[in-house]
Amino acid sequence: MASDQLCRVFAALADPTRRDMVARLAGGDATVGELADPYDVSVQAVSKHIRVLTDAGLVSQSKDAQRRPCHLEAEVFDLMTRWIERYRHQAQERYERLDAVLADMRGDERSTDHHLEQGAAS
Amino acid sequence: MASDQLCRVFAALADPTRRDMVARLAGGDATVGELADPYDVSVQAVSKHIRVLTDAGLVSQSKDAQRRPCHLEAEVFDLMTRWIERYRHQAQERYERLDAVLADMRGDERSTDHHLEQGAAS
DNA sequence: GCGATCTTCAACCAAGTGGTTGACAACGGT
DNA sequence: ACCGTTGTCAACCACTTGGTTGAAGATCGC
Repeated sequence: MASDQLCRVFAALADPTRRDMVARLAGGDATVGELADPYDVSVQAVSKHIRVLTDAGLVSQSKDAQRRPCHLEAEVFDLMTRWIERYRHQAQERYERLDAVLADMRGDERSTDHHLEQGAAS
Repeated sequence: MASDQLCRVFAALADPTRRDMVARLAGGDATVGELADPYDVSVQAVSKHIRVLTDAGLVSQSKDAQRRPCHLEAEVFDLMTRWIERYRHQAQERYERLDAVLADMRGDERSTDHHLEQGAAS
């Protein structure tokens, strides 16, 4: 399963500096030094952040002399979006079902013919 | 900005146990004990996980005697999705623009009339 | 070749995290 | 009124993490 990658991706994006770097890379590739510039931390710290992002599959690096241009890998976003949407929809459907039941109860008040029983956890 | 909440949400979902609990809650509310059941960790550990999820705004708890039924709060998902989609689209547009430029270069090879310059980071 | 530039590796540190156990608070059932 | 159930609080522990500094790799310009 890709659970491991989901862990790394979510963990990577849990840090505001790394989210900021992703935002920046969405606008175009950038070298480590360029990425480090706006923050008042050491270049080494930024290098470590990039490592985390690449391990998560969010960023790839190429070679240009001494530079290591960083490149945003957009596919991984889909992995997250898919995970999120799955459970968002599931929860949403549950509400709609509940709404239907409530509407049923309102409109069908004097009939005791309740046809329920589908939600439930395991 | 809601950056702080984004941190908490991403951090919360970086843990596989917590993601699993969210998945479970998407199928319906559950008490702390019910949530703890499938895992071989202490109830206290699960209680702490739920705390993290509620702090992130992903889960809310109500009162039913001694029980504390947990309820998934789906709105927060939108916060994440919005963040993700923003940069995914931005990156995607950049590629399309690049493709256009490449196509232009291929089709319009001998013309030196390059109309570029728009990307750039801030 | 040599120094300058860009980046990573290594060791370290303070703070945070996921787990444990033990105590305790709150509530229902009998 | 008491006991069992349910959940949280508190203190602790091993491990991870984001940061530091210092040294070492690569690679270009001269």
